[in-house]
Amino acid sequence: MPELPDVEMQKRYFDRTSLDRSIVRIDILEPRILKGGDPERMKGTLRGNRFRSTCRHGKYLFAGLDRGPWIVFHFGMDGYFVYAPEETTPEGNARVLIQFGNDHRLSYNSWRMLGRIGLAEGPADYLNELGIGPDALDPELDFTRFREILTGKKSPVKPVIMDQHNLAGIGNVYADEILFQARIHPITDVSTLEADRLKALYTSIRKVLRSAIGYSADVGRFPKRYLLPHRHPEGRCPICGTMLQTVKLSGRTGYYCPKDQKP
DNA sequence: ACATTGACCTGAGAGC
DNA sequence: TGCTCTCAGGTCAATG
Repeated sequence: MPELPDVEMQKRYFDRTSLDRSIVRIDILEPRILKGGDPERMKGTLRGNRFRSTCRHGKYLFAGLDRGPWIVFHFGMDGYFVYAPEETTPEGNARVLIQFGNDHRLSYNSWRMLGRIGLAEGPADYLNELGIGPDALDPELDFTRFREILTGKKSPVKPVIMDQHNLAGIGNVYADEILFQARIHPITDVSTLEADRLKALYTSIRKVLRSAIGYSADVGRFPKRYLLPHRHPEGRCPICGTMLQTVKLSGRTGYYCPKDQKP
Protein backbone atom coordinates (compact mmCIF):
# COMPACT_ATOMS: atom_id res chain seq x y z
CA MET A 1 0.00 0.00 0.00
CA PRO A 2 2.39 2.65 -1.18
CA GLU A 3 1.71 5.84 0.71
CA LEU A 4 4.10 8.75 1.13
CA PRO A 5 6.84 6.88 3.05
CA ASP A 6 6.69 3.88 0.71
CA VAL A 7 6.89 6.05 -2.38
CA GLU A 8 9.85 7.86 -0.82
CA MET A 9 11.59 4.46 -0.57
CA GLN A 10 10.81 3.78 -4.23
CA LYS A 11 12.28 7.16 -5.14
CA ARG A 12 15.52 6.40 -3.30
CA TYR A 13 15.70 2.99 -4.95
CA PHE A 14 15.14 4.54 -8.36
CA ASP A 15 17.78 7.22 -7.69
CA ARG A 16 20.51 4.77 -6.77
CA THR A 17 19.76 2.33 -9.59
CA SER A 18 18.36 4.13 -12.59
CA LEU A 19 19.64 7.70 -12.90
CA ASP A 20 22.08 8.73 -15.64
CA ARG A 21 21.93 5.46 -17.57
CA SER A 22 21.16 5.28 -21.26
CA ILE A 23 17.81 3.70 -21.95
CA VAL A 24 18.05 1.24 -24.82
CA ARG A 25 14.70 -0.56 -24.87
CA ILE A 26 11.21 -0.51 -23.35
CA ASP A 27 8.98 -3.55 -23.00
CA ILE A 28 5.40 -2.78 -22.14
CA LEU A 29 4.09 -6.12 -20.98
CA GLU A 30 0.72 -4.74 -19.90
CA PRO A 31 -0.45 -1.66 -21.85
CA ARG A 32 -3.34 -1.06 -19.43
CA ILE A 33 -0.78 0.19 -16.92
CA LEU A 34 -0.15 3.25 -19.10
CA LYS A 35 -2.17 6.32 -18.27
CA GLY A 36 -3.40 7.67 -21.55
CA GLY A 37 -2.65 4.31 -23.12
CA ASP A 38 -0.11 5.24 -25.80
CA PRO A 39 2.69 2.65 -25.75
CA GLU A 40 4.43 4.07 -28.82
CA ARG A 41 4.67 7.55 -27.31
CA MET A 42 6.04 6.11 -24.08
CA LYS A 43 8.64 4.08 -25.97
CA GLY A 44 9.54 7.00 -28.20
CA THR A 45 10.02 9.24 -25.17
CA LEU A 46 12.28 6.86 -23.31
CA ARG A 47 14.36 5.24 -26.03
CA GLY A 48 17.82 6.80 -26.30
CA ASN A 49 17.08 9.08 -23.35
CA ARG A 50 18.35 9.18 -19.73
CA PHE A 51 16.68 9.79 -16.39
CA ARG A 52 18.38 12.77 -14.76
CA SER A 53 16.34 13.58 -11.68
CA THR A 54 13.32 12.60 -9.66
CA CYS A 55 10.92 14.33 -7.37
CA ARG A 56 8.19 12.93 -5.18
CA HIS A 57 4.93 14.66 -4.38
CA GLY A 58 2.57 12.75 -2.15
CA LYS A 59 2.21 9.31 -3.70
CA TYR A 60 3.46 10.44 -7.12
CA LEU A 61 7.00 9.95 -8.35
CA PHE A 62 8.18 12.11 -11.25
CA ALA A 63 11.27 11.23 -13.26
CA GLY A 64 12.87 13.92 -15.43
CA LEU A 65 14.73 13.04 -18.63
CA ASP A 66 17.42 14.70 -20.73
CA ARG A 67 14.68 15.83 -23.11
CA GLY A 68 10.96 15.55 -23.59
CA PRO A 69 8.19 15.10 -21.03
CA TRP A 70 8.50 13.71 -17.52
CA ILE A 71 7.53 10.18 -16.57
CA VAL A 72 4.97 9.90 -13.76
CA PHE A 73 4.88 6.77 -11.65
CA HIS A 74 1.97 5.98 -9.38
CA PHE A 75 2.10 2.74 -7.44
CA GLY A 76 -1.56 2.09 -6.76
CA MET A 77 -1.74 -0.25 -3.83
CA ASP A 78 1.00 -2.73 -4.67
CA GLY A 79 3.41 -1.24 -7.20
CA TYR A 80 7.20 -1.40 -6.77
CA PHE A 81 10.45 -1.31 -8.73
CA VAL A 82 12.96 -4.10 -9.26
CA TYR A 83 16.38 -3.36 -10.72
CA ALA A 84 18.11 -6.52 -11.93
CA PRO A 85 20.45 -7.94 -14.58
CA GLU A 86 18.60 -8.35 -17.86
CA GLU A 87 19.17 -12.11 -18.03
CA THR A 88 17.04 -12.68 -14.92
CA THR A 89 13.44 -13.65 -15.58
CA PRO A 90 10.98 -10.86 -14.77
CA GLU A 91 8.50 -11.65 -12.02
CA GLY A 92 4.98 -12.56 -13.05
CA ASN A 93 3.65 -9.18 -12.00
CA ALA A 94 6.16 -7.18 -14.07
CA ARG A 95 4.26 -4.66 -16.21
CA VAL A 96 6.92 -2.48 -17.81
CA LEU A 97 10.64 -3.17 -18.34
CA ILE A 98 13.09 -0.35 -18.92
CA GLN A 99 16.34 -1.77 -20.29
CA PHE A 100 19.53 0.20 -19.71
CA GLY A 101 22.80 0.12 -21.62
CA ASN A 102 24.60 -1.57 -18.72
CA ASP A 103 22.76 -4.89 -19.20
CA HIS A 104 20.44 -4.15 -16.31
CA ARG A 105 16.80 -3.22 -16.33
CA LEU A 106 14.28 -1.52 -14.13
CA SER A 107 11.00 -3.36 -13.82
CA TYR A 108 7.77 -1.76 -12.68
CA ASN A 109 5.75 -4.46 -10.93
CA SER A 110 2.14 -4.47 -9.78
CA TRP A 111 -0.24 -7.38 -9.29
CA ARG A 112 -3.51 -5.59 -8.98
CA MET A 113 -2.96 -3.20 -11.84
CA LEU A 114 -4.08 -0.19 -9.87
CA GLY A 115 -0.84 1.69 -10.46
CA ARG A 116 -0.22 3.84 -13.52
CA ILE A 117 2.68 5.16 -15.54
CA GLY A 118 2.09 8.33 -17.49
CA LEU A 119 3.69 11.34 -19.17
CA ALA A 120 3.60 14.94 -17.96
CA GLU A 121 4.98 18.25 -19.13
CA GLY A 122 6.20 18.83 -15.60
CA PRO A 123 5.35 17.94 -12.02
CA ALA A 124 3.72 21.30 -11.23
CA ASP A 125 1.44 21.26 -14.29
CA TYR A 126 0.44 17.68 -13.68
CA LEU A 127 -0.38 18.19 -10.01
CA ASN A 128 -2.26 21.39 -10.77
CA GLU A 129 -4.40 19.69 -13.33
CA LEU A 130 -5.36 16.98 -10.88
CA GLY A 131 -5.85 19.50 -8.08
CA ILE A 132 -3.47 17.68 -5.76
CA GLY A 133 -2.78 19.47 -2.48
CA PRO A 134 0.62 20.18 -0.92
CA ASP A 135 2.86 17.26 0.00
CA ALA A 136 2.18 16.29 3.61
CA LEU A 137 5.89 16.79 4.42
CA ASP A 138 6.34 20.00 2.44
CA PRO A 139 8.52 22.33 4.58
CA GLU A 140 6.27 25.23 3.54
CA LEU A 141 3.21 23.48 4.94
CA ASP A 142 3.21 25.08 8.37
CA PHE A 143 0.42 24.82 10.90
CA THR A 144 -1.29 28.02 9.70
CA ARG A 145 -1.49 26.74 6.15
CA PHE A 146 -2.64 23.33 7.38
CA ARG A 147 -5.48 24.90 9.35
CA GLU A 148 -6.52 26.96 6.34
CA ILE A 149 -6.79 23.82 4.25
CA LEU A 150 -9.11 22.13 6.73
CA THR A 151 -11.23 25.21 7.36
CA GLY A 152 -14.76 24.86 6.03
CA LYS A 153 -14.48 21.11 5.61
CA LYS A 154 -17.30 19.17 7.18
CA SER A 155 -16.49 15.46 7.21
CA PRO A 156 -14.98 12.83 9.44
CA VAL A 157 -11.34 13.70 9.91
CA LYS A 158 -9.98 10.50 8.40
CA PRO A 159 -11.29 10.90 4.85
CA VAL A 160 -10.29 14.56 5.00
CA ILE A 161 -6.61 13.89 5.66
CA MET A 162 -6.70 11.04 3.11
CA ASP A 163 -8.13 13.27 0.38
CA GLN A 164 -5.20 14.00 -1.92
CA HIS A 165 -6.79 17.32 -2.90
CA ASN A 166 -6.26 18.51 0.67
CA LEU A 167 -2.92 16.92 1.51
CA ALA A 168 -0.89 14.59 -0.66
CA GLY A 169 0.59 11.37 0.62
CA ILE A 170 -1.63 9.93 3.35
CA GLY A 171 -3.53 6.68 2.71
CA ASN A 172 -5.70 4.37 4.76
CA VAL A 173 -2.91 2.74 6.76
CA TYR A 174 -0.89 5.80 7.81
CA ALA A 175 -4.09 7.73 8.49
CA ASP A 176 -4.83 5.19 11.23
CA GLU A 177 -1.38 5.64 12.77
CA ILE A 178 -1.61 9.42 12.58
CA LEU A 179 -5.00 9.54 14.31
CA PHE A 180 -3.89 6.98 16.90
CA GLN A 181 -0.87 9.05 17.87
CA ALA A 182 -2.93 12.23 17.93
CA ARG A 183 -5.56 10.44 20.07
CA ILE A 184 -8.34 11.46 17.70
CA HIS A 185 -11.26 9.19 16.82
CA PRO A 186 -11.37 8.69 13.02
CA ILE A 187 -15.03 9.67 12.81
CA THR A 188 -14.58 13.06 14.50
CA ASP A 189 -15.84 15.84 12.27
CA VAL A 190 -12.90 18.13 11.41
CA SER A 191 -15.03 21.21 11.91
CA THR A 192 -15.40 20.31 15.60
CA LEU A 193 -11.66 19.95 16.30
CA GLU A 194 -10.38 22.54 18.76
CA ALA A 195 -7.13 24.37 18.06
CA ASP A 196 -5.07 22.10 20.31
CA ARG A 197 -6.53 18.97 18.65
CA LEU A 198 -5.76 20.40 15.22
CA LYS A 199 -2.24 21.11 16.34
CA ALA A 200 -1.90 17.56 17.62
CA LEU A 201 -3.14 16.27 14.28
CA TYR A 202 -0.65 18.39 12.37
CA THR A 203 2.22 17.34 14.61
CA SER A 204 1.23 13.70 14.31
CA ILE A 205 1.11 13.81 10.52
CA ARG A 206 4.63 15.19 10.32
CA LYS A 207 6.03 12.92 13.02
CA VAL A 208 4.48 9.69 11.74
CA LEU A 209 5.48 10.21 8.12
CA ARG A 210 9.02 11.32 8.99
CA SER A 211 9.62 8.49 11.39
CA ALA A 212 8.14 5.95 8.96
CA ILE A 213 10.73 7.06 6.41
CA GLY A 214 13.35 6.71 9.15
CA TYR A 215 12.26 3.08 9.55
CA SER A 216 12.40 2.62 5.77
CA ALA A 217 8.58 2.33 5.72
CA ASP A 218 9.05 -1.19 7.10
CA VAL A 219 6.28 -1.85 9.63
CA GLY A 220 8.36 -4.69 11.09
CA ARG A 221 10.86 -2.07 12.29
CA PHE A 222 8.29 0.28 13.79
CA PRO A 223 8.33 0.76 17.57
CA LYS A 224 5.98 -1.55 19.44
CA ARG A 225 4.10 1.49 20.73
CA TYR A 226 2.97 2.33 17.22
CA LEU A 227 -0.42 1.17 16.04
CA LEU A 228 0.57 -0.35 12.72
CA PRO A 229 2.33 -3.49 14.07
CA HIS A 230 -0.96 -4.31 15.84
CA ARG A 231 -3.29 -3.30 13.01
CA HIS A 232 -5.19 -6.54 12.40
CA PRO A 233 -8.52 -8.03 13.57
CA GLU A 234 -7.08 -9.56 16.77
CA GLY A 235 -4.84 -6.61 17.52
CA ARG A 236 -4.71 -4.83 20.87
CA CYS A 237 -3.84 -1.23 21.66
CA PRO A 238 -0.09 -1.12 22.40
CA ILE A 239 -0.71 1.53 25.07
CA CYS A 240 -3.62 0.17 27.11
CA GLY A 241 -4.17 -3.36 25.80
CA THR A 242 -7.76 -2.78 24.73
CA MET A 243 -8.92 -4.73 21.68
CA LEU A 244 -8.69 -2.50 18.64
CA GLN A 245 -11.97 -1.67 16.96
CA THR A 246 -12.72 -1.05 13.32
CA VAL A 247 -14.88 1.49 11.61
CA LYS A 248 -15.66 1.75 7.91
CA LEU A 249 -15.29 5.19 6.42
CA SER A 250 -15.66 5.86 2.71
CA GLY A 251 -15.33 2.14 2.10
CA ARG A 252 -12.04 1.77 3.95
CA THR A 253 -11.52 -0.13 7.18
CA GLY A 254 -9.97 1.93 9.93
CA TYR A 255 -8.46 0.58 13.15
CA TYR A 256 -8.48 2.57 16.36
CA CYS A 257 -8.35 2.19 20.13
CA PRO A 258 -11.81 2.85 21.59
CA LYS A 259 -10.30 3.88 24.94
CA ASP A 260 -7.57 6.26 23.77
CA GLN A 261 -9.42 7.71 20.79
CA LYS A 262 -12.76 9.00 22.02
CA PRO A 263 -15.26 10.43 19.54
C1' DA B 1 -19.70 23.22 -4.54
C1' DC B 2 -19.22 19.94 -1.60
C1' DA B 3 -19.39 15.10 0.40
C1' DT B 4 -20.07 10.19 -0.23
C1' DT B 5 -20.28 5.79 -2.75
C1' DG B 6 -18.99 2.29 -6.03
C1' DA B 7 -16.10 0.48 -9.85
C1' DC B 8 -11.74 -0.82 -11.20
C1' DC B 9 -8.22 -4.85 -10.34
C1' DT B 10 -6.37 -9.46 -8.51
C1' DG B 11 -5.47 -13.10 -5.13
C1' DA B 12 -6.28 -14.90 -0.51
C1' DG B 13 -9.21 -16.78 2.56
C1' DA B 14 -13.77 -18.04 4.37
C1' DG B 15 -18.17 -20.31 4.05
C1' DC B 16 -21.33 -23.66 2.13
C1' DT C 1 -13.89 -30.25 -4.52
C1' DG C 2 -15.38 -26.01 -6.28
C1' DC C 3 -18.23 -22.27 -6.38
C1' DT C 4 -19.35 -17.66 -4.51
C1' DC C 5 -18.56 -13.94 -1.40
C1' DT C 6 -15.72 -10.57 0.96
C1' DC C 7 -11.69 -8.14 1.69
C1' DA C 8 -7.50 -5.34 0.74
C1' DG C 9 -6.69 -0.13 -0.97
C1' DG C 10 -5.59 4.36 -4.39
C1' DT C 11 -7.98 6.74 -7.67
C1' DC C 12 -11.77 8.62 -10.21
C1' DA C 13 -16.40 8.86 -12.10
C1' DA C 14 -20.96 9.00 -10.63
C1' DT C 15 -24.28 9.95 -7.31
C1' DG C 16 -26.21 12.34 -3.18
